Amino acid sequence: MTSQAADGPGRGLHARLLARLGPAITAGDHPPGTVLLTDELAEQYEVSRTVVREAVRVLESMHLVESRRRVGVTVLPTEQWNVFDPQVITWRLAGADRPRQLRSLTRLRSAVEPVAARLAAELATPEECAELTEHALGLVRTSRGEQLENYLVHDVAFHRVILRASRNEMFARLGDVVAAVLTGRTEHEVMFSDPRQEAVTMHVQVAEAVREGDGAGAERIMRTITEDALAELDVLAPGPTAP
Amino acid sequence: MTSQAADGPGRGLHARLLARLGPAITAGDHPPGTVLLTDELAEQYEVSRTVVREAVRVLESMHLVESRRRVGVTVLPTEQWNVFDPQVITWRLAGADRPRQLRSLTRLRSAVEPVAARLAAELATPEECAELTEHALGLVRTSRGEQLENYLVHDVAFHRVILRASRNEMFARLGDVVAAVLTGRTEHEVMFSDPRQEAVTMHVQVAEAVREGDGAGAERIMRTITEDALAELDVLAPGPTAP
DNA sequence: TCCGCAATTAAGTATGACGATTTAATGTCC
DNA sequence: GGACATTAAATCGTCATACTTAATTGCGGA
Repeated sequence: MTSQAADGPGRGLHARLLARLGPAITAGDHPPGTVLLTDELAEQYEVSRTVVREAVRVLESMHLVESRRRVGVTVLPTEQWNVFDPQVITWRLAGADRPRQLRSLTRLRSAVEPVAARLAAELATPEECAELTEHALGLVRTSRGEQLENYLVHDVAFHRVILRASRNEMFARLGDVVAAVLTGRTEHEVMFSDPRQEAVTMHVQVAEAVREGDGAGAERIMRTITEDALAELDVLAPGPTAP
Repeated sequence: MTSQAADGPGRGLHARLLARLGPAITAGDHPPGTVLLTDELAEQYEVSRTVVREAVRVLESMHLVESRRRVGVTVLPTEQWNVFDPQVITWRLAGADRPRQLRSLTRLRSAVEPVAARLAAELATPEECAELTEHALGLVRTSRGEQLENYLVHDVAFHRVILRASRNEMFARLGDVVAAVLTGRTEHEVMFSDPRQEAVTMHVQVAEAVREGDGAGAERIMRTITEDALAELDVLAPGPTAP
């Protein structure tokens, strides 16, 4: 339903080219300042100039490259990259500076999700409250044994509902990002084989708080959850300085 | 230096077409479900199909439209729009549901900026602290009389520095968004002709807190600032339900 | 040395043709 | 008469090519 990792090759030659060029650039192949030439790309990837140009247009809209006459397609410095673009996020999560990316995103979660939880407590519909409870119980059920797959499903769904119930379109749009982070954490990083019971408990508590309209409570608990996720990240991949 | 509203027509026919199509779609002209035809667009805007196709590719990457064979270019439902794309934000801020957009963004600010302020207090360089103080003083200087223009410059710069000093690339990237919100507020909405002295004072306090490494303090004061901005919105444009 | 003009280069635009794919209409068989 | 297969039409997708535009380079003259 909610497209996410379905951003694979996609249909169309240009999409497939994009799926090769984007990761190549974000991975640090073609470092910033590199100049790519349309004709060379066309030859290299065995597609027409038209296709290359369309892919470049998209990269340009992500501020990954800049196309200028008589110069070529220049890779832009990373500070200019539109790091909020889901595609860019996906590419970077799959690439080399994955830890850095994961940290940035988790920090973003720690800022947004508590506020979203508060709003959800004030605005969630009965249906959403039910969904929340359901997924919280799902977490409880799957927190023991080797059910990481199912645990992840409920975890992602839970946070999605929170973000959606906040009735803020920006927050809701972060559902895919959160899903990517949670999925990525389970996939690549060595996650605790047994999800921590404290985390499970807190999810249940958030569901309760939302159901009871306790905004402050929901926010407080969610803040703990996300701060824990941040701390967890430091344990698993201790980096030097990365907020 | 920091491109932002410079996203005007841009160079190239395709960019100019984008600057016309994007706003048209986000403004609700061509409502979701509408089918546009490449050839018609080409004729209507007096450009070649090549140009139309490149513009459509960009709109497609923003999830504003979907292009399918034998169907045409379909406008997607708003829930799928990539509302974090700076271009989309700009278009929507200029369009009809501007109040709604302003509210969403201000809420986002209220979530992110306090956390950014805390991080800034922990990580800001001496240079950044100096910049912060400078702009805070600039706010004090321009808060009286008819100097809204200059006040805005310092306001935008101040928040930009906070976001940048947080050393989080996602946060830093929101600098443009904040700039758009603050600028928009001053431009269109009837802003207080005299910026509130309390706000000015709080900015000075944030600068102090950051300088002294008081993360908790910086976060607390920034939270007040952004919550006030939210309340201000409700006063100026009282909407029914919009987080 | 500096200024300006011309040549060069690569992206930008336009057009025509063909292929691929999806939707719809048609027709056939049961 | 309805279900399914076949055919047809419409539109995007891709390609090749020719031409245009802009920017950089470099040459030559003042």
